[in-house]
Amino acid sequence: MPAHSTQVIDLRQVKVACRSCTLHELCLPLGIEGEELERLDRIIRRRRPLARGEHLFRRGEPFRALYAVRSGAIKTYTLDEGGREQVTGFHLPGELVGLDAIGEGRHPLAARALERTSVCEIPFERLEPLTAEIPGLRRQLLRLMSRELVEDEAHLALLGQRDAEGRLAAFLLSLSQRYARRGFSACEFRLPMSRTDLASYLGLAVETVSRLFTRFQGEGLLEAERKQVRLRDLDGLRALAAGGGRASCQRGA
Amino acid sequence: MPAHSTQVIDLRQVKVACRSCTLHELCLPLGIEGEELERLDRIIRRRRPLARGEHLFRRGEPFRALYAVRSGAIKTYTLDEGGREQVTGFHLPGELVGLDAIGEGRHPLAARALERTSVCEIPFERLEPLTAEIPGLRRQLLRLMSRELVEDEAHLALLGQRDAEGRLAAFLLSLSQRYARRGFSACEFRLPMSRTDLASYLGLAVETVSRLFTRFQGEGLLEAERKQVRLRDLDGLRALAAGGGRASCQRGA
DNA sequence: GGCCGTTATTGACCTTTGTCAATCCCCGTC
DNA sequence: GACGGGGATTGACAAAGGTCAATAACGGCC
Repeated sequence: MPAHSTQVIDLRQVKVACRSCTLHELCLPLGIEGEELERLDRIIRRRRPLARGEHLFRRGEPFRALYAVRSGAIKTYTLDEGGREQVTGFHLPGELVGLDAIGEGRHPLAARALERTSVCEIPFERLEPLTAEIPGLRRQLLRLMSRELVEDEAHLALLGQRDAEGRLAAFLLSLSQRYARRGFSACEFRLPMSRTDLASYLGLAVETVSRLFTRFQGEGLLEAERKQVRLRDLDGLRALAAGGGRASCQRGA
Repeated sequence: MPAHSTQVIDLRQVKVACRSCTLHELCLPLGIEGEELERLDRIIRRRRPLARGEHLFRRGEPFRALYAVRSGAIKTYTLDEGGREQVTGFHLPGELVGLDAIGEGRHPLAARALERTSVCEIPFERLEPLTAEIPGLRRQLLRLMSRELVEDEAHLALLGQRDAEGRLAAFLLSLSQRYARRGFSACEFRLPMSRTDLASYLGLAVETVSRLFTRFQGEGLLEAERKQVRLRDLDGLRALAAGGGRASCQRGA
């Protein structure tokens, strides 16, 4: 630990326990308390915050721990042979990162901070046995993994059948909900990711995303000033997110 | 073969235990044995096979059990307000279906059989407590969920950055691998899904998929006779799956 | 507080892929 | 063995959105 001030910050963070964490209700310790919470707390490490752009882990690295985002935001992405980047997810405070590495013991994706971000590190080797003894913890871990599956499925549906408008609208609405759950405004927030990352996530070209923001603004759906966004017409956005899209109506076998 | 022989098969299936199941190595009981395997076996029910097109569960239904595919194939899909269907996954023998319902206690997707399909039903209420006592089972359940996350991520990358050619090529290759793992030929197999389902899964129009098959055949990459497929040039397909696509090379923050 | 590289926006153009429509061909059924 | 219907294929056309290119606006950073 270098300088002075970082040390102070670190000490503070070390003291913060799940018990007093405002993300309690979103995160792993949901539904457990007392002595059990204490045991979980004991294995969790608070790390030095990540700077913007810093990697939490890279693709292929051995899996050691899960990470819970405390503040800031993380993106996960793959990098194929050609160096093309595909963003697969954004992780906000209270969300877990790294669950997809349990299966093979390696991280199939890289994760890096979109802005200054602090995370709790939960060594899996110590968490796993704990789940045997704490039913609430076990269930919560399964629940969180399952929810991530649901999120990925929603993302798939978005890429599979929405047109560009619908994708951006659906994304903004879901982000709005996620912020609202955390007690922030549902209508006004700051996008933590670049247009490039957003475009990759939505399966579009950067230029298309940019044009869409301009168009939405012109139609009075929102106001966007760089990364700061204010949603003005939620119903209008919902209409775009739901209707419009392409794809067929047939029902298969 | 109707009447007689199917009945014989059914009776056989009822008797089949995890112990003697050829999918042992892919499925839930991997890595557990003896008395523990017995306990798992006791809670698993073998159901009457599903007919082609029959639902295993529908969207929104309460979550009761996980299902392991024994033979046949299952597709999972959402149906949005407009009745548009988005296929999110195909499940082959040895794979689990329903993991995404653990989180909210309801199935976020519908699941239906693509062909005559038999499944093992694993009531979650009985499975969950068992994971407390059987570490191998607990780990395997986490591993399978994690692997499904990885699959979804691969699917996302496919929809996000491949062009139509690349999507179909990547899909065929991954299907080939999945069959190979099950001991079937990696080069010749029967697609269990309709072109419509495949198109939906790949985020393309049916016509595009159809044209791609024709084109691939013309280029000597494969031979396709309706649902029967023979891959003729794996490297050629790999080249298409890897290269070509669209999307940028930029690296975000 | 000015400079520079990065990120976002805008415009012009063109390719890929979706849409519509017609036909074909399995496959199961009667 | 003929019939019917859904799935698959093919063609013509249109349009959404990608690509290329130029410019503008930030946001760090000395």
